[in-house]
Amino acid sequence: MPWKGENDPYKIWLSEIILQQTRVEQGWAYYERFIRTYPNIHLLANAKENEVFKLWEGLGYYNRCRNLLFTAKYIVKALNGIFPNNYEDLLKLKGVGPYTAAAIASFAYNLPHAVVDGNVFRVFARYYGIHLPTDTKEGLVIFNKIASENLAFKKAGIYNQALMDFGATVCKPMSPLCGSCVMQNTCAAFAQNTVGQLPIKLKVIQKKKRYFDYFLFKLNGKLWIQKRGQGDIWAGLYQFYLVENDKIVTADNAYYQQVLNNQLMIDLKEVKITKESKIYQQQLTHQLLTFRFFTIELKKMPKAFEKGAWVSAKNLQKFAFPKTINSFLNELND
DNA sequence: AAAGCGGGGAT
DNA sequence: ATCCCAGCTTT
Repeated sequence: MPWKGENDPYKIWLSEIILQQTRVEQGWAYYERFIRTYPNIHLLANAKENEVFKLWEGLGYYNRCRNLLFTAKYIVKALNGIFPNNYEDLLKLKGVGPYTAAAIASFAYNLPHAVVDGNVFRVFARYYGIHLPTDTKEGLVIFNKIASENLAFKKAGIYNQALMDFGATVCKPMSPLCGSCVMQNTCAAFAQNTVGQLPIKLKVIQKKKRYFDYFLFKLNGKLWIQKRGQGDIWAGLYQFYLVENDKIVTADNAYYQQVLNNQLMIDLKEVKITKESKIYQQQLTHQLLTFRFFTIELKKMPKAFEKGAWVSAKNLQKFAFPKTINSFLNELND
């Protein structure tokens, strides 16, 4: 892996935050851009939030980005720029949980803390034939215990990395390479032919369907955008005026009347509705989103748009948007 | 303890 | 389609 031998806690922290629930192949280019843009924690701490989000754009789980910036500021201001150097203090950082604290502690300081991530659950579940679910408290306690017992105390950093490498390249979720695995002789799951069933997860996520109609309000060549708040998907990203419905609504005059006139006090005679886009869909882990985009050309400033910002088409690219909004914008420009 | 949070790649 | 990814925070 590219970061082997790295012991700068800032770089390790940054890479671990980026790689939470994210494949190395997907996250690595982001890591390199972050390091190039913010080579040290002071530069990151002093960065503008919108710039950091723009750099994170497309990577998902945007609260990681928010916490990243918060923690950088915290370390610079409250800790004089000195990175915490032990597990307990690392764990106190926003966005740093048990896995990331163990990773930083062992990679940067070679402290004896075992990482427990998706790879580790899988390797140990199979090797020891553990059928306890990994996503229950009981299972978590057992897997943490096993991980600690197996840890090479004096070589924690390299051991942790080797274990995860093994999980990522040999003991893979699908089509593991049991045939060439050096652990085959002593692997419980291999002996019992249960490799394909392990590890066991209980949670079944059911997808919620949501319908987003975005209205692009245009005035004097500028578009109205708004920052999404906390408590929903895409917190901290920008969007256009959003109307969410629980089903597809026919885009007729009555709908425009309701949205533009009833909600926003805009006279329908004062606007030109130029486009209703095709339907876009986006699959999240827990939601299925359906989008439509409408472009509304205004003649005067509606009162409802005092909050938010009017930006030129050119300046749109300075703001971070959800993937589908960017897809729509890119197709507009084609 | 359970739910919520993105986007991409492999199967 | 389904699974899962070098998980964490909030409720």
